Amino acid sequence: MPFDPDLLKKREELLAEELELYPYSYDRTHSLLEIRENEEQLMDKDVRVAGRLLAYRGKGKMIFIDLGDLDGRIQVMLRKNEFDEKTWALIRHGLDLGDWLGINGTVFVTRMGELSIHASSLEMLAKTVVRVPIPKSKDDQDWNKLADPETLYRERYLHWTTDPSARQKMVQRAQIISAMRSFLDESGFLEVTTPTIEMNYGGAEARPFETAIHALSDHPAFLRISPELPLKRFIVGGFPKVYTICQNFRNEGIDRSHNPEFTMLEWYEAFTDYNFQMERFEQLVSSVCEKACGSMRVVYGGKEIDFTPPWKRITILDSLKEAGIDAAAMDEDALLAEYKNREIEPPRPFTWGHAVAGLFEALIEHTIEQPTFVCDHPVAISPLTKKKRGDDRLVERFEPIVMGMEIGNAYSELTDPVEQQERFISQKSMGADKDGVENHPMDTDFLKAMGCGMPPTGGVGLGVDRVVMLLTDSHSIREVIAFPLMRTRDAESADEEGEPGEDAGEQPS
RNA sequence: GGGAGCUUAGCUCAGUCGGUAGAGCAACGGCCUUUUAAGCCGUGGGUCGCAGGUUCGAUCCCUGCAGCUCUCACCA
Repeated sequence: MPFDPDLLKKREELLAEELELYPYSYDRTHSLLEIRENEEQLMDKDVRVAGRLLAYRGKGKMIFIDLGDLDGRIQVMLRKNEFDEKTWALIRHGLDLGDWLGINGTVFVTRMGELSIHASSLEMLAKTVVRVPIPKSKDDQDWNKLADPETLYRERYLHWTTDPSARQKMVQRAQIISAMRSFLDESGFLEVTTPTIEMNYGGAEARPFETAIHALSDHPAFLRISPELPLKRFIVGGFPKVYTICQNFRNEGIDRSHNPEFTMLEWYEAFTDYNFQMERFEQLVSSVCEKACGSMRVVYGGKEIDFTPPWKRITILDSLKEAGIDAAAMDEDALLAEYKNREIEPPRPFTWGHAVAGLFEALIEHTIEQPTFVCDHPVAISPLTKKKRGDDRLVERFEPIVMGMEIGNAYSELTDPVEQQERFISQKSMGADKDGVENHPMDTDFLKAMGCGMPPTGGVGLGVDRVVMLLTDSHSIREVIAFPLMRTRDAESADEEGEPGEDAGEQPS
């Protein structure tokens, strides 16, 4: 049972006193921050506030408590001679850290100079029956603050309840997403919705989550790995500027920068290429940063990141050349030798393109800190992209990289339907990857759509969670995803599985 | 999936070179009408992650399992 026996008992006792512990509403006049921000106007005025009980300092016939809400915290003073016996008994014996309280009183400043509310009435808004581990805090210091990362991620409500900065991170995330929307809306984009459940998947190289549709005789279905193909159909259909913000689901590894479910912003803009979109991208991120953080420069892990445009641009081949590998002039055998010399596991399938991409990822990517557009990837790893003007082995593609982390991916989108078909076929002919998974199932309807005529288009994907990480100095994607995927706990799974004989007695007969 | 580490009261952590555990905060009782990590006096609370093994005896040693963290692999 998740409830604390002592608190359950206390709840029963208070209910027996005919106290309302879970009322329907509370008529609040100000948030706690509003009280603090309007101290002078509100001095000696009557206010009604609500908040969670964060501290209790009893001094006999006078008690000080601290109330906290989303972004504020304020002290409340309660005096015995100003309450009836029943309410004072509640105040003395019925309150626990974590309880939600409604306070009516006047604003004043104590002898110690603390802005406070002198309470004339107190109402319970929610009696807690779980021990909420509220830390003690003064200024920026905390004591006994909940620190176990597992609890913080699994029981996020406790994280938010006990740590204002964890709430702030969610607020910032919302501001960042809102700023992204505003930027695109103001640039004339149309926000559209694409399906999460698809009968066919595509638009990225990733393993999908498989499911089945009961209503269609358990026909196999997949969770979206990317909104790319539906968005391109919008372009074909005559919408020149569209975007979506959605969850993508990829059945891959889990680590500091990967959650199986993550938020992606993708936009497609007809009549533009990847050069145009590099500017759009740096404009979007820098303006979002300025809106959400107040500056285009932020500190991440003690280092400053400067998002001010223009960002550095570098091609994959140039970056390898700087590292002493002239990949443009090397064949597959020569590249394989580089892998062996450096004791790097070669990719499979091992083509010139895969080899070049692999060397870049192994040697260069993690060294890039300041915002950089890495451009012109090999054709082999980019089946939906137009070839680079002047070099048939490359495509017009860029990945913005910050602090070693890819925060996006963009193309001059391939628009020749026949070439698109050939790319799909050639990718299939390379066979399964080393996990035995065949990526990119053929989507003939998508080919037909492209066959109906797709104007030149620049397409961009942006990893929302990762941008939020960078802008909030978060070093795990779990810090910026409210409810990250967690493995089932042993005890929980045991409860569900149960021993067949054990709970037989509980079955109604 | 591989490797390393962690898991002791509601919270933060000690500790036992193997003899069934402690502190602070929180809780409970008492005193205190301008305190603020309030203070003072007193009380209760833990099958030391789970399951085995070694041992007269394990929370401490060994093995397995689970979760988490870091790291490598894979990927965005």
